[in-house]
Amino acid sequence: MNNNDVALLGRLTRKLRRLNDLDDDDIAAIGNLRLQVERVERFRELVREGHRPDRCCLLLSGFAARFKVAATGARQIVSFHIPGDLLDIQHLLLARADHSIEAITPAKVGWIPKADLLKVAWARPSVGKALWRDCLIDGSIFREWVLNVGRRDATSRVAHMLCEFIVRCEAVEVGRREDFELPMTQQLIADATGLTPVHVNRVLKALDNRGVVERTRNRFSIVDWKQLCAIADFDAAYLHNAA
Amino acid sequence: MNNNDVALLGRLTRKLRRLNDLDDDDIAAIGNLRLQVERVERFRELVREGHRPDRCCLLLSGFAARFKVAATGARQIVSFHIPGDLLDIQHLLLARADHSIEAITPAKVGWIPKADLLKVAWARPSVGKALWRDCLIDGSIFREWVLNVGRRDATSRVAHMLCEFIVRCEAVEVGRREDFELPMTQQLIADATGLTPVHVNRVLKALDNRGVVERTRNRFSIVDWKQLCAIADFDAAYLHNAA
DNA sequence: CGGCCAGTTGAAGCGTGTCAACCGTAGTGG
DNA sequence: CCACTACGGTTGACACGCTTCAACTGGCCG
Repeated sequence: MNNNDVALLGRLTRKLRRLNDLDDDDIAAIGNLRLQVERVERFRELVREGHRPDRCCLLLSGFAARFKVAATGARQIVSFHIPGDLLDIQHLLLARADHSIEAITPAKVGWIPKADLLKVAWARPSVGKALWRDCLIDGSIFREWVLNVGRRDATSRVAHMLCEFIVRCEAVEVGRREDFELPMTQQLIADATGLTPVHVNRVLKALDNRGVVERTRNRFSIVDWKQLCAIADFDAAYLHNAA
Repeated sequence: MNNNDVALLGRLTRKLRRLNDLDDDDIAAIGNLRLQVERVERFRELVREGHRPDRCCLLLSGFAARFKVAATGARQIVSFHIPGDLLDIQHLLLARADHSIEAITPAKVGWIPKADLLKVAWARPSVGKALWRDCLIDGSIFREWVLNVGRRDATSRVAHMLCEFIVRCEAVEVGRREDFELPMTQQLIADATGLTPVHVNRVLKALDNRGVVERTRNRFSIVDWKQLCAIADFDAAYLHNAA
């Protein structure tokens, strides 16, 4: 381990400390994890459905999405990921990947051997708890997404996705709601909300016209956060203070 | 603990053994859990969103559903549960319930103090792994549901829900696909698939007419399992051999 | 300059929702 | 034992939100 690794693992440490109290030994154990850093271009597949990963992917910078594909070829994004996220903790205990993950922007990732992470999880219960808790919050977010695509109309769906994404980004200090750089295309928003890109476009335009958001080239800002939350039916409780 | 408790905890033991190898001490630790048995009528709420449960609910017989409610009042079921399921393991590490759970049939449940279960999880790593793994499979099922309600048409959605439910029931020997007693109404199927009861009715009728399923009063049988799976785009891999 | 990608817009179609009525069965009480 | 009720299921007519298809724009990059 060198000093550079420590800096890189800092993102992970900060995330886990938000999930559970950690003492110095816990933090040291995380700092001792081996990390193989890699820069990847946009749309690089990080995990492929059906494969059996033997390492976990820590997202150091950039954004990623997990998705599944229906028999018709339609794609459904089931979650977006932001810097500091461990993209596939589930593979610590599940052999086969049940979905794929790809970078949606150029990104820097760190690969951690699965066995190392498992060892730390059981040797340092506080770290284990933090990791387990992370999985549970993941689950809570999926439940909210089932509700989102199952029962909300297009406008609420898109608004909800934006609220969640921005709140989580602010928690790790990647962007601010008043002046945001949305890392995803309308196509990706469509994949996440179960809509078509055409309709996402119309929804965004309507939110813009209503003065809720403002879009200029490359920038995206929430003009009226309260109203966006109301439209979205967004209540951050399901994030369990992880954000 | 009396012999009766051992018999009741047998369902839990069998489930956890499917999730991870357990030795005799692990099984004894599970057998020593205190269990407060309760019979509940249909539609009894077992967990309420916003509450902070201090015990976990083991479903001994009957069926249950987890759900969330949108601001419009629309309800979305996010999972069904069958005998042997621990309904709210997530509350081991998340204080606040982010969704509600209710019995959808008369049921027998066993309440286990949260602290006891947590203690066993850390004292007996194999048990802890089994519980953690259970949470991860839960998550995998949610992901599949996001895809289901997000990207499949009404017929596939309903068919998929049926496939999953029946496969899981068969794994715990509750019913067989050739002659099944569906424990849920069309209203509940609608709540789970993001459809209206009226449309669920039309879909089921169409599946019946096509000779894929057969419905008589109280009974429900899959006539052509292969075709149902094809219509459903169902591949059990996401259940990770838990079923 | 040319090509590509993301975004934008309009017109038409369709899958599912909505509304409303009706049926059959089981349960309840007189 | 029958009237009454409640509930789950069934059906038809119509409405509408979103999809589909297709064309076009603007910016970026080779």
